[in-house]
Amino acid sequence: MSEKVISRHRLSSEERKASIVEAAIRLFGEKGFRGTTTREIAAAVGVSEPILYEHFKTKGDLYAAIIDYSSCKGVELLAALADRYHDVDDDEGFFTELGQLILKWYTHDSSFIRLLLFSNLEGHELKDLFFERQSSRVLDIVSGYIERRIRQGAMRQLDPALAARVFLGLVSNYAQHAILFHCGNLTVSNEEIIQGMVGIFLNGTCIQGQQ
Amino acid sequence: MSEKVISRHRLSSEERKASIVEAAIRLFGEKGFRGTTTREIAAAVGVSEPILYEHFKTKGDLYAAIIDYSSCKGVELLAALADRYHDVDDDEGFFTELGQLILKWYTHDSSFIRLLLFSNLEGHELKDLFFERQSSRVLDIVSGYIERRIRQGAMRQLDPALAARVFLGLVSNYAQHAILFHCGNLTVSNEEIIQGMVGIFLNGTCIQGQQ
DNA sequence: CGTCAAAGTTAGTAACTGCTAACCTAAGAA
DNA sequence: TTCTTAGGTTAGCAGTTACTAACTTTGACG
Repeated sequence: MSEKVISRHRLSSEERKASIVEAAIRLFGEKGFRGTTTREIAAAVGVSEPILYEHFKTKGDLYAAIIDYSSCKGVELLAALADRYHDVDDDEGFFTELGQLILKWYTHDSSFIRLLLFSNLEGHELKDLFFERQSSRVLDIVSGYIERRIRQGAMRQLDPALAARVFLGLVSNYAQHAILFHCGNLTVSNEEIIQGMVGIFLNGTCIQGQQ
Repeated sequence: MSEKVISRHRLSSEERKASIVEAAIRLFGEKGFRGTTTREIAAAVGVSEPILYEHFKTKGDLYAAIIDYSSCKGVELLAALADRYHDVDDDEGFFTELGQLILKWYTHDSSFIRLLLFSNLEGHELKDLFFERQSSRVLDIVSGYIERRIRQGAMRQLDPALAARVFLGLVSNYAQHAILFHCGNLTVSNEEIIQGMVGIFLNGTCIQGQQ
């Protein structure tokens, strides 16, 4: 009814719930599910532990809620990108932007991606929820672009799904090591890396004419 | 001195130590460092907990010993492969065998690789030990092969380290999803996948002459 | 003002975890 | 047989963890 005037110390249920999820994403991403205690989460939020259990029945429920909450922002950005290139024949532009998009996602949502990796490793029951709901859509969009380019005769006759996986895997693997694990032993900028990967993906490594 | 005749229930120190390491690799790989208890390890070995502490001062020491123990078998196999192709000009053969080698490693040592991933995510202090001691050697060997092929004019003028990373990342990413995470939503055999990836890596996705 | 629902706290509990002190027992050497 | 050594066990401590019962405080509203 009336607009909610909330004091500095008492948040509404929804606001508190959001603040818990936010803190939990960061902590679970940093230290994993088992490595993060409910005490830590409560402390990070700035409340006492029982507050968590007012919003989430168990620690596992909070974990599940986070994966459920997973914003489709990334997929939407990708869909927009594919839309922009719907009738543009610029493969280098498309794949460069795609690579940059993925790197940006890894940089911006690194906590959440770490959390996803954790849930895969820890065999959490929700591990497929995200990958089968988001990842497959990403694959479909990129496959769709490649399929069109093959139909237009601009790309070789190859399995579009495989090609999409190749490019996505390429960038993801780099992002995983460089951004998530901080193992970037290459002293080159991200832009140059992307450019190099797009170049290899589009042109191949062999001199034209050979095999 | 005399040949060791060990009863069924009393193993020698070395044998016991090895059996502990073996069980720990599996358990740490399944549930991570924090997710595995010393009780579980002891139970898996079939002894009581204090036995673990007779061989390893702390749980962390056991973890470190495992990474230290990390057989260089994989790198040696790769070195042998590179040696075999030292004066053979068969890129398709080399990269196909390389890809198969990596897949085999992921299949055979999946517990250990999961453990490595865990130690990266959990930020274990030993996370770099392996990647900077083994992974860099792998990269060097593959880079070396590519560099030679560029010098011979068989491959484009590109950064050998980048190209090596591209191929290794490609196969690793696939192996990670298909073997470690069981997310193989492609209904194709490993051989066909490798063949496809090698094909794209070597030939590129674009029609020759374009761009 | 008084009321009442909801946001918040304190102070735990039962179970678990890394680790250890104290003890036991099999088997080769004397 | 007896001594000795090393592989092995039982029982439990001190600290942590997920979770909860019982209580207090805040603030919108009649």
